[in-house]
Amino acid sequence: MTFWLDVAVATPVHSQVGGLLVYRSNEALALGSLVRVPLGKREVLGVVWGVHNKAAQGLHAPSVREVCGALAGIEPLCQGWRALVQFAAQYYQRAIGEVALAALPPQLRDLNDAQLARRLKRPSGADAALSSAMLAPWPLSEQQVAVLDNIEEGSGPFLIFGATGSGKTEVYLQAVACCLAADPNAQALMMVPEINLTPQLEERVKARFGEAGVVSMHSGMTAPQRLKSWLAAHSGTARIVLGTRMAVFASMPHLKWIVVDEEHDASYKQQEGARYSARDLAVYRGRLEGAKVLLGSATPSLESWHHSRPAQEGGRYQRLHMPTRIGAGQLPAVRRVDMNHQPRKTVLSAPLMAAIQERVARGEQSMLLLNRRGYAPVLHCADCGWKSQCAHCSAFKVFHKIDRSLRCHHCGFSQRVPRACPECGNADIEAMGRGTEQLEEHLGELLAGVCRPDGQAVQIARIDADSTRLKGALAMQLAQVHSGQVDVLVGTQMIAKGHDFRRITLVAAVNPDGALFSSDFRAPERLFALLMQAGGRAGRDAAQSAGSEMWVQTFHPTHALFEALKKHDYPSFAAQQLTERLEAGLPPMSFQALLRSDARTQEVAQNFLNNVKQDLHALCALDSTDAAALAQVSLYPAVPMSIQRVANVERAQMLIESPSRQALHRVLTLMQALLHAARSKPQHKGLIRWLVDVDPLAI
DNA sequence: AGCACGCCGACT
DNA sequence: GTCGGCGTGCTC
Repeated sequence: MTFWLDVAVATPVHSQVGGLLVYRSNEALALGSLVRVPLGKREVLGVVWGVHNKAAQGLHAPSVREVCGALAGIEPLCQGWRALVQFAAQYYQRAIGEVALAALPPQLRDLNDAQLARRLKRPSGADAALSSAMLAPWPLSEQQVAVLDNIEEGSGPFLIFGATGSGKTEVYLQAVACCLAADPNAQALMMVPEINLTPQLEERVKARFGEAGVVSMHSGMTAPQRLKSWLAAHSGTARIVLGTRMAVFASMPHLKWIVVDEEHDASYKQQEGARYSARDLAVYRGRLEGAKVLLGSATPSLESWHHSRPAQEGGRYQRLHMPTRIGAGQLPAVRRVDMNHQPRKTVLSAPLMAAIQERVARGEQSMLLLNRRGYAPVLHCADCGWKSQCAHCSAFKVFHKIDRSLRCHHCGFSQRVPRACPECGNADIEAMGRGTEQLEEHLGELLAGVCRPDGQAVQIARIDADSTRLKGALAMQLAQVHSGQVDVLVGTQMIAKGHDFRRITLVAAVNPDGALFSSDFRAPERLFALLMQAGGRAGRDAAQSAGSEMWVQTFHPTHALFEALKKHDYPSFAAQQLTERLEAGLPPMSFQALLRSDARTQEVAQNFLNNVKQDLHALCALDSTDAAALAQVSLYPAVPMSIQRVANVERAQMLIESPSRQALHRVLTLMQALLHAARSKPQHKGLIRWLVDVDPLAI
């Protein structure tokens, strides 16, 4: 008996064999089976996706080859997982095989039968007692009990809108514990934006549920670790999977609970390959598999906030409010420094410096945020006007004083700082603007002579992508902050995320104004979240929270964003932003996709997009349903990307927008075939690649 | 994406 | 005379 199977393999969208491939098999293979199949001269991993319909698709018999064999000892992937992958592929406009294979641990591809058998034989040591986890280590607050009651009774998805320190994590753990206790097979998935930044959660979960039943999934793990975790989740021995966005694709046959912590965080959106949002897929997966979904944040994304409006207004999520911080800890007082009243070119205002000095003298810590790394964002010659433009990108090379280098943050090109202006020879080239390196230096000068209570000189540290380049450097630097060696911490937004610094009583945004009038409509939302999150770092110890402060240096102190921040009033900020979005027809009231193309020249890149747009109009004219969909979709002209050239590649983009998700997706799907066809046309010679970003985070 | 084949420059 | 550069083409 011969079976004809559709198999998903990792063929990229651009290739001619983009879809499922047909193979023969002598034995019946269940859907979801992992198989090895021949592809060209190599043998690749595939997933049996369906029974091939010969009648419908016509048979090109000579080219059909035989399945090499199924991977022994691994259960087929369940229907729920396949449905999730299929949905993600369709939604984010990628091939099924690409999404499916990217969601499996890479070692599954590489190991041969014998190696795999050895890995499967290893005891996974599960079945730890999870019962004790039911007991909270301390009494729950009234607020927590109320929220848990709501979660117990409702079906979700839930959005916990809870202040930092309100005990959201304990609610997650309790909800998961109840679910696991009620069903001895049940599995739970907990996602965090960046596992490296939240070792606390991993520790806390393991302390609570035991090491054995908890596995992690994130890109920092080694290949063998990833395989081990995947097998434990797939076989059901792991009861809790803790991970970053990739974990949303974990194979979990008994999935009953999904938690997405810090759901507003941009890290949930994958930025290469299939550009999925793990948060959105989590909600979809929950509905698909009948698992409850819990999103949590102190500053929810406007999308989730909008979805959790009252049901009578069309909300689909249940919003649960946790306004009170546990242990009577207060949110920090917000201080705005009007930079219009400071001397020109002031970097750190006198009142802020005074407040920092006070903190140092009291033995408390301060944290300064500046969203720009390096010493100065550009080097400049006052004589001839030369600037440190990157030769390969439409961006400036950033001056890093620490190793006297000029580095392009886009293509990675690095060189020694020239002694004199390369254009005119003027020896006096100056740094314009400032980054974290310079801030650290400047702060050192301003605080020279200031002492801590123990009489020692003040200690300043900087944490950013440069200082943490080496493996383990971040953990080491964080440990120094925790141990109290550091008095003033300078850094980019990476220090605002998730770290629980108990002794920090002052947080300052040095120059946040850029986001107020940015061309990126999400910039204010991100700034508000960043400042709230950073503010939440201050005064997590109830004893110190009374005096803790969040400082903002701004030229626009009466801006609505800062007014809302001062009151820690996310709802009014969100309401104001949503009104603006509604008026401008922006998400979440409309849906967007970005069509991008890269080419040798900007002209080729733009022409490609514009020609496909023309093809689309021609195609839609042939069918009334397509025409109706297209009528609801705006396709803007192709424009250069904000950073037009990176590493000598010209980049263009086209924004596609619609008030109707269905219409947008119909158009995107039609476009897919046109893109493939246009790629090989001679007038598009020089095109390097194209890609579609559905629900882009930045335009 | 891999992995081939295929056609032109500096080396044992 | 070969080794090796990466340009184009194919994979059920």
